[in-house]
Amino acid sequence: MGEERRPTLEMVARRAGVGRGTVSRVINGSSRVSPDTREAVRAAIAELGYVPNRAARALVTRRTDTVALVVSEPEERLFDQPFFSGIVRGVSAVLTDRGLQLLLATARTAADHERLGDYLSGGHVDGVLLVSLHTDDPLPDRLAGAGVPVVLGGRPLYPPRHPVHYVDIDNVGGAASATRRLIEGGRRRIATVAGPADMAAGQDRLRGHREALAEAGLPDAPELTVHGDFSHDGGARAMRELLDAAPDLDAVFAASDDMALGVLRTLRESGRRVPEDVALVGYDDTAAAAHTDPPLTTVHQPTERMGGEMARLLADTAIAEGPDAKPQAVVLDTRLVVRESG
Amino acid sequence: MGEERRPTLEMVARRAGVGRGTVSRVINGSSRVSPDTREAVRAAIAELGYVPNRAARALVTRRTDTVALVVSEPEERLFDQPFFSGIVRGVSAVLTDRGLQLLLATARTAADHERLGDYLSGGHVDGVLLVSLHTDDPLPDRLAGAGVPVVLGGRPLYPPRHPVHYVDIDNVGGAASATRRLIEGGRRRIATVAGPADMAAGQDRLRGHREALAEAGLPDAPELTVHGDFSHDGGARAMRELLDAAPDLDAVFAASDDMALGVLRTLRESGRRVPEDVALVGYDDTAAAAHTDPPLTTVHQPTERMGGEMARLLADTAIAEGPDAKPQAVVLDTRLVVRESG
DNA sequence: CCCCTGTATGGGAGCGCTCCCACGCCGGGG
DNA sequence: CCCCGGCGTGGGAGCGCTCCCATACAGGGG
Repeated sequence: MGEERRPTLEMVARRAGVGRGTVSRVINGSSRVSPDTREAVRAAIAELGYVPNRAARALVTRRTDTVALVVSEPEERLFDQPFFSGIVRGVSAVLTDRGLQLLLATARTAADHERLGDYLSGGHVDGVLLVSLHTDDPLPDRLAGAGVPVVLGGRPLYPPRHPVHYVDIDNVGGAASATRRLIEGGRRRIATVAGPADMAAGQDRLRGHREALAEAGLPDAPELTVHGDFSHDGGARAMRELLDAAPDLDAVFAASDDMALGVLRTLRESGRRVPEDVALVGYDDTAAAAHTDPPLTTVHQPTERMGGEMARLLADTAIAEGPDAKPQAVVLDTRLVVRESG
Repeated sequence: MGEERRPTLEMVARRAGVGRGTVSRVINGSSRVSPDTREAVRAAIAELGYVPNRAARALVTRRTDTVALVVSEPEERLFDQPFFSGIVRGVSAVLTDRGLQLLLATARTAADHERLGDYLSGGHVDGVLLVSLHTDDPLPDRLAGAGVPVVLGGRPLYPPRHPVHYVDIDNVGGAASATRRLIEGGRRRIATVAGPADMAAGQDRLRGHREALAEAGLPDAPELTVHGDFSHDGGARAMRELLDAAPDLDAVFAASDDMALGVLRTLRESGRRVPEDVALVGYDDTAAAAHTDPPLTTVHQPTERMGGEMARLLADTAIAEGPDAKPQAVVLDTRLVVRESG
């Protein structure tokens, strides 16, 4: 029942014996205020426990100081992965730093998606971070078209109608480094369990793999490439196909650690030793990778930095400079984590 | 630059040839409006692409329609776990349904924590969902003290000064079912790798384990209990201790799947077969559990439902009824997932 | 000694909405 | 036929803030 109201700027002003404008100036540090006045206002704020009302401020400034992180991938696929958690961590840190809030939005059904689009175009957020790994997501274009500042996590799969800022991880380079490692280990019949062809990450990792092969003058035999769905079981299945088509393979590059685990299982079931008979390199550097038997050599992705860069790009460029800012692409490097599997 | 302003309620009113009040009534469906008028207003809204301004509404209603999800655990520990992702999913779904927004807040440093407390007490959100697994977190009491509606995920470890709503998963029952399974399998020297003693989940799972033991008339030998930190390596370490102190044990209940993986590794290193020599049951039902060798018997937690219940409790009780609502506790059941390890 | 410039400050206007009071109109009962 | 009640509606007030114009005062130059 207390029903006591929070103190307002007006009350602070009266208490400090100044005008509202002055208090506002002190809070926003904008224009010059004499030291004495400033102190008096500060004291009044402290005594009253005053906290500015965001809604009131937003109403006049037309800025909400809120940024949405939209995960439009079926979350089942994304949330559990360190990929997502790293991004949240990085985003969160930078945003906090800038005094911005993080609104987390997920859309499962198409209706959700529709509503989310309306909402985000409605001016309720200052900008949107979009982690949308699939090609057919209409949200980026829709938001960009509505003039909402957007930064993508991961490169756009097709050239979008409205050019956008994005932050990506160098999947091509990362995959190349994985395959190169296999080549340097003396392997010659190197297979790959690639990711889904409709995801940029899947495409790029396959390309990196092929580049490394070409670099070494190794043929890119079609029977040595199978597509998986980034899952454990998908990896196991793909490996079985691979083994059927090319029983003499001596190495595998799996485009995700989850798939690598499936590969490992199938390999073991087939009686092959890792890395003696078949060397294996994964991708993602998940927690599990360090604990497999043998421990998995894999490619580490700077997910937290990715989140940080996304937030930075959004706040400092997309929002600050508006729709006329030149679209920027930030691409982050990976790091090969050498363990025992390959 | 376009700089075109979004349509306002006033513009809708003019276009529909009615007063602002009427438009507001149509939007909020509150009071009665004649069908004709309603249709006219709807049409005007559609034509203009009008979206209500949340800030303006919040200013007058003093509600923000925003709920914060606070993860005050070091995220390293929490984010990667399906536990967290399930909660987010459940929370998100219910909130969307209620027209509420999800503000995700994480606090790493003590300063963050302090600031977060100020922020959340400042009336910027209508309520707070708190997933804070540690005992020494001052946030719940602080917020409850400030009159902010709060729902905890996980039971409060100590009786809080301000009684709070919470949603918990039946850790005691879940652990008991795990240990009971071991007992029914004919095991008699059943060890446990317990969780941290300063977490409610850790305590409760240990208690459940002991209850099952007592139920079966089995002694609770001190050398059969070791505490781990919920991590893989922690589990491996704990298992080594256990093996030193009680080499004759014939079963292990690990209070988390991550720890169970470590246990599994140590067991294999010691030359013991699972489940022939030592049966093993884990807890959490992580993705990895299905793919270990042998596949891990474990306890599934309804994390998504937990998130949903938290959101529901917050929206329908804590916020709706205010601080005088009788504190409610919702406890959800677990499900034993029987695979091959025990 | 006055004017002009610049700095510090007060406070009106107004952001877009909801709340609520007041008003017009209708029909039924007296 | 008049009055009263109630429904449907219009619009003033005001939420708490920022913006900006106006004002006040202090100095320095003419």
